[in-house]
Amino acid sequence: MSGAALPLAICLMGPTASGKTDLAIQLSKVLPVDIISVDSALIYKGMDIGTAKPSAEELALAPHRLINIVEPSESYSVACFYNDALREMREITARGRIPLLVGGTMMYFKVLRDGIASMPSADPVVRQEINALAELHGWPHIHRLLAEVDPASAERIKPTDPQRLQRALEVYRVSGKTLSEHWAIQNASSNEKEREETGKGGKDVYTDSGNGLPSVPFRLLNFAISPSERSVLHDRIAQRFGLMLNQGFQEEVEGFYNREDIDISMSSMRCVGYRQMWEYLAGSLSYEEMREKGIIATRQLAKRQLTWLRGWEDIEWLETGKAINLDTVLNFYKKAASQ
RNA sequence: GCCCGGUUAGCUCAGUCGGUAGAGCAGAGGAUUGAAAAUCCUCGUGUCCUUGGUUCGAUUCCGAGACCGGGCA
Repeated sequence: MSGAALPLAICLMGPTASGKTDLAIQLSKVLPVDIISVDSALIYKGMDIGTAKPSAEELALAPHRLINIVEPSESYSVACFYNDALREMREITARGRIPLLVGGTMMYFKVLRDGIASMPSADPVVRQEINALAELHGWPHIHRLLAEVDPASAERIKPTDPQRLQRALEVYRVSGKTLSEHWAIQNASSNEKEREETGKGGKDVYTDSGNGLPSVPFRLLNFAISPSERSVLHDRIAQRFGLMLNQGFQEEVEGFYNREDIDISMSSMRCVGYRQMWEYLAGSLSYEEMREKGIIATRQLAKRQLTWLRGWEDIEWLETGKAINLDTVLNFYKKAASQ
């Protein structure tokens, strides 16, 4: 095991409205940490109120990296995040400080932990072709097409899951290799890497050269924060959504609604809250319906985040709002650092 | 006060030609490899308002009452 040689990084995960930012800022006062946001919504410029982005004052106190890095009209991906996050983590440790990864996008945390296969990135033209086919013959037909070239993936992906069907067929059409094959290459090479790494590998395995990206070269200390009572989280969510509305969330979305380069099909506008506000602006929801559906969508998001967290290995749970959280994290960090 | 309609799952409602009932939403659990705040899968026993009657059997039919709408006074 070469684990002890790896630098430490702290991961602070949790569902939306669980108090991650507050705790991160407290931590920044007692540990030499630099914060990296792990959040697929905070990346967007101008999406501030509806994403509960840390305020200007909070950011002045504790700068967050990887927020406001793309326009809502642009696309981003988990692979982009891997590269961005690894770059920032290295930069932080090079300066003798500790990366503190804070956020609720669990798939982003997952690729840091597990790495990701090397695959072609999204191809708008191919996606459009597949969409057209699906519109004509239905998604079950796409599922059949996939089954012909990649039976293993077709087995795994439901005929009712448009997004994954589209991606699986896209990967094959763009690269000529199936999703399953890409995964197999990743698995084969990750075994080699573990052996190489104990020595001093020549080239940088963290730059994708076709074999996939391995786990990030850090020891990740995992913390999850959440109220233990679901109803408490639900209350916090409802309260915070109301606050967003009072803070001018509608005006924020109106700005995007009126922009020529942004539409409702984009990932940014499919974010919780933004989608419902957009529908209200378009006249398909009443104000009250928008409010209710926005809160419901947020609750459902929190539930999915908790599903990830429940199965997470080596995780230390913290209770939202408890004063001891700071000490818990501190103690775990000190113990890990001394090993 | 009278007339009409309603009262069924947390909510909105369907239904049972009399054999104790089911959708949508909500909620819960799960999955998750370049859109992931996305996308998808699974899960439905509830005094069928109360009470009398008819009936082998009533949530269902009949009577009375309660409550909620609307109309007439």
